[in-house]
Amino acid sequence: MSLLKDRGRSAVSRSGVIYRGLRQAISDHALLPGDKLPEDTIGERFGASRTLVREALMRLKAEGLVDMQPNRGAAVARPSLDEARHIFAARACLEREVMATLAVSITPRQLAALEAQVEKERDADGKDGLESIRFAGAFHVLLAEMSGNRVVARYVDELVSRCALIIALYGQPHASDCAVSEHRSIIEALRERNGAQAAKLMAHHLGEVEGRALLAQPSRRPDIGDILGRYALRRPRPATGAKAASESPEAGRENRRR
Amino acid sequence: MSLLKDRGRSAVSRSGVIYRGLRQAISDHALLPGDKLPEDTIGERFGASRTLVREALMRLKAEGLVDMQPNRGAAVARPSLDEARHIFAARACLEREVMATLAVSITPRQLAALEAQVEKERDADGKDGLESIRFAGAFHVLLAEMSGNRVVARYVDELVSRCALIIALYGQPHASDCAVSEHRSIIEALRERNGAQAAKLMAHHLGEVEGRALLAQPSRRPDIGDILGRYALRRPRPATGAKAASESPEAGRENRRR
DNA sequence: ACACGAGTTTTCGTATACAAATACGTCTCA
DNA sequence: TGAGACGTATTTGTATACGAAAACTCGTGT
Repeated sequence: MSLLKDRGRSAVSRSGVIYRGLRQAISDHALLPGDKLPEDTIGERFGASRTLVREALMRLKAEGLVDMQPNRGAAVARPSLDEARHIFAARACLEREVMATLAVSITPRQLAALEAQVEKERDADGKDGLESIRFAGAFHVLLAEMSGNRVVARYVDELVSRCALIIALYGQPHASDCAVSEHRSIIEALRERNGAQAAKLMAHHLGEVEGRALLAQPSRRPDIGDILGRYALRRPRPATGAKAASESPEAGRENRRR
Repeated sequence: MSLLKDRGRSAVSRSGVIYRGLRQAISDHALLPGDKLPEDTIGERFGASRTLVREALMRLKAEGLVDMQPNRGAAVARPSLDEARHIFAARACLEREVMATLAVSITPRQLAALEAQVEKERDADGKDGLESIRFAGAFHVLLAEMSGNRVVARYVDELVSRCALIIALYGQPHASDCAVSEHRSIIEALRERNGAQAAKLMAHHLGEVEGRALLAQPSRRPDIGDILGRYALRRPRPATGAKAASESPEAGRENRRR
């Protein structure tokens, strides 16, 4: 109990580190929907007590990234198909607003930043799936932040993260969820200050993303094995390897909240 | 009604009780923006330990209803004017979406429920200021829930609560924030399944609310004293001897923050 | 073989303990 | 009188303790 673990007293709250770590892991599909998140394990991994882990988990729960059930702990959320549609609808609604605002207020500097972002997307496209996913959302979050409306930006950020869950659950293995070309044309519309066009393009773009994420999916059952494989690889939890058979039925019923 | 609030466990999670209690107090303007929320005091009052109080506070923080600063605890949030505008913009955006959805999907039963709600508003109007405020937001939350989009409903609920803060901070003492007649015409537009009209009415309605809450306000700076007066009245803090002089320095500090 | 139970282990819910940070009040010294 | 120094009381941050609810284990009876 005399262990002095604290080095520099960083301004960043310790639970914030855990929060960001988990959030990133979820966004990166390193943690997959349904993955259990035991407080002890996480605390161990991050060198913190359950108190802080709980803080982080509750924050993630508030954002809809994890589910917590009374006495059985936290798990990465598994949004139902309905929920997924609701999320896309909300995104469309908010991002339309962002377009309308930005078409009026956007500056050359911001346009340049957007282009730089798309450039990063292009570089990662097809090469690094992980980076690709990461950048995909970043473009939308960047747009929302540029709109200057913090409230909207927070919601967009939240929804974009949740889309990562949806894609992990229902999307093709390597579906790039955002097309670079679509992002480019959105930037063009903004440059011309054509808000209506930008809004239309964004709506179309999100429709495409939703289509790739949801419509393509119902047929894809076999993938579950793949998913569990990756899961087992990532989590050095030895014994449960053979459970794929018992897991698949419930995975098929994506509406089931386990 | 239970659609949103279900975060609190059916087994009445104890922190949920605290959460709802505080939330209600804030919505009712029983707690005013800037009011300090010490963990011990709250825990005592609710018969729970700080652990649970913290849970509740963090939830409220996630919703933007309280601010927490590193080592100096929680306080009811004081949204800036900019933030207030952002909140109204987000509301307008989301509630427009709600109108569009509802114009298509609304049922006679739902229309009846809305009318019942407005009836309650009318009864309370002018009579009981507290109930009036409470019902004002409820109408909007009810609409959002009826839209079936849980995600949007959660956001609207959050934003409506935050509007209570804004009205407390910037609004006239007894400004009824929602006009019953405006709610009525919205219902009519929905009954006729005229989505465009409903959206337009809602936008106008929110514009009115925002106007009453904000535009009326910029000139009204001296009001801060008024606000603090109400604050002092409401909090039976005996020790300070109700010294106006002793309150004013802290008033200056609070004021600075915005 | 299978279903079922008792005991054990894990994980959660909540209170409490204690250190660090802050706020408060007092005393001293110009 | 006023400004700082210093000690004390409050309040927060985090870990830990402990009972209780699940999950798991394994042995038993049919």
